[in-house]
Amino acid sequence: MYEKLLNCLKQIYPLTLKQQEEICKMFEFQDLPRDTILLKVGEVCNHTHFIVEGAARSSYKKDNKEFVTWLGFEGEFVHSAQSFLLREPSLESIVLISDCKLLSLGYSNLELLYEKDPIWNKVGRLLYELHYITLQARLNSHLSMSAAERYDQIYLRHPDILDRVKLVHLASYLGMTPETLSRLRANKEKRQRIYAKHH
Amino acid sequence: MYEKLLNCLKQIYPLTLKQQEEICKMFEFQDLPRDTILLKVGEVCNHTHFIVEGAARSSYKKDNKEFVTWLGFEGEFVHSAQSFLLREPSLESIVLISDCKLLSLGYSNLELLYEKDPIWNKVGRLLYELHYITLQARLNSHLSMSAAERYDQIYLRHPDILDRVKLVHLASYLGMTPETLSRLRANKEKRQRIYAKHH
DNA sequence: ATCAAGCCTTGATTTATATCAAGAAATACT
DNA sequence: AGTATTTCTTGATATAAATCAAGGCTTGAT
Repeated sequence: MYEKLLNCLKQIYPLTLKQQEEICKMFEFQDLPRDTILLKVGEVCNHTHFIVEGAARSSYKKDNKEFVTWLGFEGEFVHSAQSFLLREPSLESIVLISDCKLLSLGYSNLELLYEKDPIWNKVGRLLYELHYITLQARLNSHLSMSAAERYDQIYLRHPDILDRVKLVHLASYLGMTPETLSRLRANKEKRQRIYAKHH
Repeated sequence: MYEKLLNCLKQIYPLTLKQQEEICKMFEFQDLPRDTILLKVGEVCNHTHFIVEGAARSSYKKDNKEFVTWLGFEGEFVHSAQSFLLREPSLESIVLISDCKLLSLGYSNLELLYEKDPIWNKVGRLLYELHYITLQARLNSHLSMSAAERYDQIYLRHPDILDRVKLVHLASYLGMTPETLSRLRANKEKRQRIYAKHH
C-alpha cells in the first residue's frame, strides 16, 4: 500500500528507514468509490491525497460552465493548493473520476512533520518546485500552442487518457470545447500526415 | 539596499538578526542598464535575481514569435525555474525592461544556505508554494476568461503597467496580439458601461 | 529642431474555435 | 435483454481574436 508513496518521495529525496516509517504513520488509507467529492468549493481543504490507484479532477464553475484545472492519476498528490496552503475557502472542487485508493495526509499532520524533522521542508520544497515547473509548461502550452497541438502533446504522453477521463473533462483541461476535441481526435491521422510533410 | 529583500523574506517567515545577516552576505548587488540580457535561451540559469528597483521579462520564441512568460517588478525574484532548479539549459530568456538594481543569488550560494540552516528550506518551500498559487490563478485566467477580462483584471491591479511595459510585451504576457490589446484599451470605457448595466 | 526608427492605432479581412442543434453510440438501470 | 440516460460525433453557423496592411505618434539620435 505504502510502496508507491515511498517510491514517489524517494525519487525526490532519499529517506532513511526511520523517516519512511515516520511519514507513513501520518497518512490515512481510504478506499472510495467513483464520483466521491473530496472537496467542495467554499470548504477549506484539510488534506492532500496521494493517489495510490485511480484518478481525480479539480475544477471550478463560472457562468455555469465547468473548468477543469487539474487531472491527477496514480502517483500524484491532489489538493487545492490555494485552500490547503493559504487556509482559506477553496475556489475549486475535487471529485474522483474512478474508484480510488488514497493515502490522505491531514494539514495538521503535515505541520507536525515539518516541525519534527526539517527534512520534510526540503521534500516539500522540492515537490513544489517540480509542480511549479510542470504548471509553467502547461501555461506555456496555452500561450503558444493551438488546440490541436495541445491535444497531440497530451496524446503523445498519455495515448490512453480518453479511456480514463471523460471527453468533456479532458477538453476543459486542455482549454477547448468537447466538440473541438472530438473533431481533433477524428482528424488526428490527417494532421499527422500534414506534419510529416513539413518536417 | 537590503531592506526590500529582508522585508520580502520576513513577510514569508520571521528571521533572526543572524539569519538576516547570513542571507544578505550571499547576495551580490548589481546595477544594470535597460535591455541587459540576464539569461539567454540554452544557457543554464545560475542566479535568482531579486529586483530592488526596475522590471524584467522572461520570454521564449516559437515560430519567430516572442511569448512573454513572466513580468517581474520591484520586490520579486526572477529566474528561469526550469533551468535554475533542474540545472538544465533554459527554455526562456530573461531581459531587463528598465534600468535595474538587483540582488543576485548564485545557485551554489543558495545550496550553501540550504545546508547551513534548515530554515531556508522552509522559506524556499513557502516561496514556491505562493508562486505556485499565483501561477495557477494565471492559468485559470486563460482557461475561463476572455482577452478583455484578462486585460481588465491586470488593469485593476496595475493601472500603470503600460507605462512600464511595452504594449507588445504586455499583450504577449496576457496571451493576445498587440492589436487586440490596443483595441481593448481604446474600448475600455465602453465595456465598463456595458458591465455596469448587467451587474 | 529635424529626421529616423520603433511603437501604437485603426481598419479590413481571415481563421480558429465556440456555439447551436440534432442524431448516433455507449453506458447504466430495471 | 431492453429501455433510458448520458456521452460523443457531426454539421451549420456565429464570433472572438489573429492577421494583414497602412498611417500616425513617440522617442531617441544627430
